Amino acid sequence: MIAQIIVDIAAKQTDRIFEYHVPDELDEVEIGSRVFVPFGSRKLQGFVVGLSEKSQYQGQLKDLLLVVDEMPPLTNELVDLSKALAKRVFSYRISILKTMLPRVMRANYRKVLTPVSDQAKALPFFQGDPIDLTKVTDNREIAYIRKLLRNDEAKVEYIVENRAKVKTENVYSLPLAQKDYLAFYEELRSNAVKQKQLLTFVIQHYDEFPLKQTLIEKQAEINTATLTSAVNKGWLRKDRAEIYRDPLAGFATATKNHHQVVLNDNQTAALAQITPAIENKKAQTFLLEGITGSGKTEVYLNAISKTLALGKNALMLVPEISLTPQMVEQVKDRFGDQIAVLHSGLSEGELYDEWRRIRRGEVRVVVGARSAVFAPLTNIGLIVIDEEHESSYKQEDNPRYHARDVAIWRSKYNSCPLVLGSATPSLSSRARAQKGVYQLLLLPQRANNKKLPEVHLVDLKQADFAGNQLDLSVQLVKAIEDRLARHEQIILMLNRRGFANFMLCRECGYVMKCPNCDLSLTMHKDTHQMQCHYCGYSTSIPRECPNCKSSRIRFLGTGTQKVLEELNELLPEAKVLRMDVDTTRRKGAYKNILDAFGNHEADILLGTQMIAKGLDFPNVTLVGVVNADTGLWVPDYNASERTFELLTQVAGRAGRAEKTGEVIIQTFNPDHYAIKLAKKQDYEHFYAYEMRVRHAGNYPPYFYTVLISVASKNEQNAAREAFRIKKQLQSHLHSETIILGPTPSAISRLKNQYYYQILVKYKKEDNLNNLLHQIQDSAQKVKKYGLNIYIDNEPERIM
DNA sequence: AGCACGCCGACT
DNA sequence: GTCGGCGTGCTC
Repeated sequence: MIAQIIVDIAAKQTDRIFEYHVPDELDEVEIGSRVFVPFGSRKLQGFVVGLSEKSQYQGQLKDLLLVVDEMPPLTNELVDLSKALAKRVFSYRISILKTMLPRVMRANYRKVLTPVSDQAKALPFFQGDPIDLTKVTDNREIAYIRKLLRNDEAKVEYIVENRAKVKTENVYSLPLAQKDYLAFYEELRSNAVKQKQLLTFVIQHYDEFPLKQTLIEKQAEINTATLTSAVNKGWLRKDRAEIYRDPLAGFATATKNHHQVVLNDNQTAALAQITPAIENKKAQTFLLEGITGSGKTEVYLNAISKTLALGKNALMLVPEISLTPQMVEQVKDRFGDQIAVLHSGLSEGELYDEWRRIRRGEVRVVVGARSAVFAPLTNIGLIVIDEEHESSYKQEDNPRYHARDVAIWRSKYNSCPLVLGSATPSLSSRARAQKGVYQLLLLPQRANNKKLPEVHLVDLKQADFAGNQLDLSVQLVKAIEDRLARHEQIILMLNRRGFANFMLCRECGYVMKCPNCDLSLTMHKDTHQMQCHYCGYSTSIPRECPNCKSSRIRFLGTGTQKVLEELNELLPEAKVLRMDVDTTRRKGAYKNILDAFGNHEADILLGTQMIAKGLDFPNVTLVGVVNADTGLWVPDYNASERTFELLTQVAGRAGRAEKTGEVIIQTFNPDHYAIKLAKKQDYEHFYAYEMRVRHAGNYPPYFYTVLISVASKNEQNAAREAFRIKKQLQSHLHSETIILGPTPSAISRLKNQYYYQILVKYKKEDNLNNLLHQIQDSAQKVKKYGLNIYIDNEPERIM
């Protein structure tokens, strides 16, 4: 048998199938298997994408070395998907295959020196650990190794390592009959307390064995020593058993009597449209447009229940940011052990175990963030994407896939419906619904019939401020005081972390910038550092201007740390929790903060946009946006869409239960349409208006877009290559196609690389895919001159 | 990607 | 002779 293999080298020349002979002892190999193969003089990991009886290859085929996993990690569906997706996102197939699997399944490669002759084996040089050739730097050592190699006394060995490890635990079983243990008990000395406890436990729980060590120790109140001596006496037999690392261990499991939510008319109507598609296995896409608090989640959960009842499985994607403990708990409460959760908060081991439970068919519902769209779930009957407008569904680095596109592909493959849900759908999805490509389902009312919160704008150009700083208006602070007095809670959003955005010298105008990036450094008061939020560079906070030594330096641009300080000054009695990337970096920190806020251990939750989405705290009656303008004037065609969406989402956090909510938005641009319509929370009017703006500017969804970026340490080289690419494009594309640029990116330098970019906007270009693949091929050639070329199909950001 | 192989100039 | 640097072409 012949296996078709994609090898683990992401390069143009190896982005194709290599064939290998399957030796008889490896006949368990299947499509989707992970294997080790010889490749040139090396050993590599690879994936089987096909099996055949014959090969057209002229040369001598090599043998597969090993089939790594008992069960092939990739399903046939995923193997097919990798092929389709590689074409679409201009990425190598191996890169796609690797992103489909947990990190631990990526191979480690090592090169070690091993002795050949007995004489060499005896050398002191070979007595320690094996010699890792990638770590040898000493020149004398290199010369010595060369000599050994030349004289055939040593050879280079290539090693592939599989990092994926299964966790095991001790398990004890009973080799003897129950009456034997009774006899042992009788014979024991009266003061052998621990042994008596063990035997009592064994006799009582005889039928439940084999049992795990931790369980026996806990329930019989004994320790490992007692167990070990019992094994030595032949009472117990010890084995290792595989166990899963359970990320949901801390969560309540399915409560059978979870409160049965009664759907309102709108929810029922939406579900009535989705259900037939599930039953009839129709690959149809629905856009569920429901205002915040309209109960979209209940519709999803009901649809999933229907899917499970039909014997099918379900996949649900949620943004990383809203994969909150609250949300996980809600789903776990409903579906119990049948669910698996995949997200970045899991350790590598936990992720691997959750993934394996899915692959083995032990779960029926998968909930996860972007990469969960590649979950090896089979028999899929429904796919849900919550908050489908979220830009985090697009991966920003290679492979630049959009989870929504992948979900559409899988929906077709599995002949099952896809439900996209949002209060503020992406313009492109909403436009497709308009055209009838997707079916639009509306939830125009909040589930509990509460009105949407009232939204007030505060014009920062003419506001009165509380305290000495120009950050918190009197109106906002009054409203906060009012809620504090009523023991209600407040969410405050400021989309900027750190203390101050930049340092400015009043004397010479100097702004402190990152030495590697074209970005100002942010002042972090808690760590006493100036930090670059892009590359992580940090340095101490200056006391004087580094340029002119003046002491008249100011830290401007308010961040969450500074507002926290101001709140503590203005409202010393209020307890404030700060939530941003800096306070949630530790594992579990996210859950801890939200739990504390949920238990009313704090009055105010202050955070960046991570608090805008999905949170549901019934006692929150006021939402304040400290500065609505941070994202409004970025040079991106979808800046308005993002601002509208963010404000609408955060406004939706207020007044979700009985109490009425209020929202106060502070802005310098109270007349901007995105902000005015966010005040009214009027998505449909925003959609109509923004579509006209896009039409006038020839932007998506009226045009398709591709962004080509050229990066280099040398600015001229980047520019020159970008102009060359533009010429190449111009000569092959239609005249109606718009080619913008090359222009330096908005942040022209990042991590010491200068970026130039070209934006192609087109309606129909049969030639483009081909052309872009050519550009991708040429990218490999110019790489050695320090030029990097990136192609982003349908970019979310074009800065 | 990373390795072998071949060519070339330089050095004890 | 031997070593290191670099360009080229190949890997089932």
